[in-house]
Amino acid sequence: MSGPARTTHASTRAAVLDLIRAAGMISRVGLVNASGLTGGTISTVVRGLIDEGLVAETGHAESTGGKRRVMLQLNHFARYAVGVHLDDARITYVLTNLGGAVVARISRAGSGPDEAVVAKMAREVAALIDSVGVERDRILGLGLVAARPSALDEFGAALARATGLPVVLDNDATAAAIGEHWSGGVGATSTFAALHMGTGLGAGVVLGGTTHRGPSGHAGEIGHTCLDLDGPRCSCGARGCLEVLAGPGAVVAQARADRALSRAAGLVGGRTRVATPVAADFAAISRAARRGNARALALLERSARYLAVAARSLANVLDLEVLVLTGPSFAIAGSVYLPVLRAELEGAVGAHPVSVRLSPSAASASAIGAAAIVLQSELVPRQQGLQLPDDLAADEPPVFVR
Amino acid sequence: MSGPARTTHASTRAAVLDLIRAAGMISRVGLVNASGLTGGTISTVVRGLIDEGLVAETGHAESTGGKRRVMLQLNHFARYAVGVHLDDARITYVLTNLGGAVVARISRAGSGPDEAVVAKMAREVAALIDSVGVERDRILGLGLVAARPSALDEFGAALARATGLPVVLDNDATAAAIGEHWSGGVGATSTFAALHMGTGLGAGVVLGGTTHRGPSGHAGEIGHTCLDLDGPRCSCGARGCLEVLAGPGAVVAQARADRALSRAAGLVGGRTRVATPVAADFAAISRAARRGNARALALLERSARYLAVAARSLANVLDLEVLVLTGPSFAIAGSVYLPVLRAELEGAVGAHPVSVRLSPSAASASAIGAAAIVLQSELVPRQQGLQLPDDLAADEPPVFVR
DNA sequence: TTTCTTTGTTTAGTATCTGAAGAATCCTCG
DNA sequence: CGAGGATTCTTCAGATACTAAACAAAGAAA
Repeated sequence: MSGPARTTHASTRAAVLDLIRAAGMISRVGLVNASGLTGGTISTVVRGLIDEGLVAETGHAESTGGKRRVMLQLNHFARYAVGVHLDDARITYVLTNLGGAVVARISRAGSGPDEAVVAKMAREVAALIDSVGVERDRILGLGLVAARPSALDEFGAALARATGLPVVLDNDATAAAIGEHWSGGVGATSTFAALHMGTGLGAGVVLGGTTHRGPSGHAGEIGHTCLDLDGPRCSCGARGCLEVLAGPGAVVAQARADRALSRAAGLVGGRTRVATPVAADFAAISRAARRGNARALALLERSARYLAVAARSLANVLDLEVLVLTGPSFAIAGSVYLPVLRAELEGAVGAHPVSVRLSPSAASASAIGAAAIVLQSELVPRQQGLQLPDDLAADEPPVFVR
Repeated sequence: MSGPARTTHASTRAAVLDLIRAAGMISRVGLVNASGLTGGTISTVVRGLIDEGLVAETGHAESTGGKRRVMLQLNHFARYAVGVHLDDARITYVLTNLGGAVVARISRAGSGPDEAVVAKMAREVAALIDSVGVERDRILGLGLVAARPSALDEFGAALARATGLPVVLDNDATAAAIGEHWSGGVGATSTFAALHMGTGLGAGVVLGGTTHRGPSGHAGEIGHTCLDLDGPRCSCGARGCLEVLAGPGAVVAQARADRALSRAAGLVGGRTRVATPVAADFAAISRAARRGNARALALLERSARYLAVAARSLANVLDLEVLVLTGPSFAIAGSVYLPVLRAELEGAVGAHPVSVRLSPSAASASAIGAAAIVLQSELVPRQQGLQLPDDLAADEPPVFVR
């Protein structure tokens, strides 16, 4: 008597592949234990993955008394993905391999979505790919992320036509979280958030290994967490939002208001407020703080304290295990923020300590994450089982008779 | 050529059953559309469910030009579940049917988990079941919920022995959320939170139809959301936590400090602070507010405003669609809290308005939810696909050779 | 060498899905 | 009213992807 089948072919393959990715290196026996499948199934599935070139055998483990285990690893250079991050005034392109490692990178000043920009971006992508000489059919797709991906629908379609690559869109903070999840050696069922600070503030949320985007795709909007009922008014209409108190925009505004600091840090915002990007001035403030400017440091530490409190509330509500700091602003000022957040979160947070880390690739985390989304969607399509749409009765005749 | 198998028998059965539950009433064709399965599969699965007595055919829909669809519904009285809520000084027992509707209810004053209590509780459960004359083999199990379920492990095991029913444990706020999800006609993939206020404050979180408990089971701890960096110190060590500012304990403490209000509301806490349960005094304050006592009303409204702000932050971060207010405290004071929360959340929260509702069965929501957890775990076992443990390498030989 | 342990593969069997054909039911229109 | 069409539901053969268990291979122990 055989038991019931557990899953479909596609999702079994995906699950095994994801186990290999998450483990980094694992044997067939390890896969049997981790997956609950039998040796026979693992044998067949792994052979398929090896035939496709996605997985390779790489040496042996030490014997435990019998035959040595053959270790398996992702074949990192079997497939590639392109990640593109549209920031306020900058476009970052990365080409990553299966492991999420960057093999090529371009960063250009550039404006937002625009018809003329599509052709230029397609050329940049082509240049990116040509620079390392990867064949086109090894590239799984292109991930395009921004703070507001909802406005990018037709732009993404145009880019897909221009590049000939399948395009997936997403939020930049969510992308950063998926990037950490994919390449950061995070376990398959981990629960964590990626705090992303660029020009704005956002969080990508991964719960039990599954990305939570929310029904309208706005999950992770940590910027409007309220920290002071009587605080300054925010653009959202409320008061005391994290963004107004501690976001990069707020830090820069506070610095610009401080004549001495503006001069010391070399801010230009005092004069041409609109033209100067927030990112540039935030970087200048961070450099000043690192040079020992006390007022710059105080400003950043104040921001860090607010952020730490909001992060603690978030960690409490979601029961997070890990918090990762990513994005260009943390890439620059992480050394100031990290200890403050650690003190708040790794300390006495009741029963569940949260480990706080700075992303090793914070500066281009979103672009890397964009590529990781492609890898995930192509290689580990979420086994959604059955679709359970909300509008069940939509195709039902409306009238009930007896 | 047939496509790949999609799921296992068990999970297909569960998914179909859950679709029928969520839809309330649906035809086989409706199930085909909603599930993505073929007509043949649905036919077989549904026949099995009917044979088990779980589902019944109930009349026909109007014709759309051909044969009329036979409508299917859960057979609500095919199975039952017991739900038990251990509160501070009160134990609530409910017996619900498959639809989550209460068919019997008992509430007793009673202390916490204790050896002697087990026998008494088993008798109460037996009385509950006997009062409606349900056969034992139709009862799927017993859900036992409390604010701190982690301390209930052996107690639950003892109760399982004493009652002969399988026992599942959970958090009371999570239970309340699942109860709303099960019986509240909420869609299968809904994203919402149940704010639960009893003696303490908690939230049950359901994201995309899946309950989020968190890796350590502490998800939903909204009580330590920080709303004021310089606020009063909380037992958790931080300052300005929601619980200290607006929890029922805080409201009661503030009322007890107000001599005039204490007298008007009939609080006894002023004298015997420890012996008087918070719940009783909170109820007294609510009654006073309803009678028109301005100071009581002001106290509750202050609490509501804090809670509303914390709820808005939560809704923002999780992208909630619905917020349900449950628990005994909301059952009493919901009329004060609901409009305040509505104003904060249904108003201008950017792009995603959150609908705020008061649970129709707020007073015993946790007990009902406890029963719903049994229904869910027995009838819709979460198709977890493959187990993906975090400690993959644990059983791997530690040394890598070549 | 022989024997044991552990790892990985092959094979036969089976559960569960799909596709397609067929049966049943109801409406419409001459 | 009865034929034809539309829709719903069932049946059944076939395909797939799993399990169990026997088998083969590789190394350790003795």
